[in-house]
Amino acid sequence: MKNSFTDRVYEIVGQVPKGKVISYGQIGRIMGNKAYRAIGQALAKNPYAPFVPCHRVIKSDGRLGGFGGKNDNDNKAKLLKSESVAIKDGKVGQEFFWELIPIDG
DNA sequence: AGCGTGACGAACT
DNA sequence: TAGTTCGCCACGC
Repeated sequence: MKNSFTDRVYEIVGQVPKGKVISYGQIGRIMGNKAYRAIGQALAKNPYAPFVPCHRVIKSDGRLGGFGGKNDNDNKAKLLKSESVAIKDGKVGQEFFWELIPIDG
């Protein structure tokens, strides 16, 4: 626990319910800033890999992003499907996007 | 302390 | 509509 910006990201992502996804923009919005890039950085480092379902974090376009799009393996995409997240044309429907994160605790 | 990078986003052409 | 460019913030060197 460092209470840093990155940790906040892990906190938020960890709050994402199963079967739903969230975009970097959403997270940034929740934190009150637009550090979309920093969020990606935080997850990229992701020291809490198993504690942070990074696969639930996708781009605003609805696409997975670089954590699965770069890899030929669509395991990540299938993983999302396994969580009831239907991916159409390689993109997640806006309906699966999480609304907001009540980090209130 | 400064420069460059990156799992992004929005705007422009 | 599709492709490209700039801007954004935090982290690493």
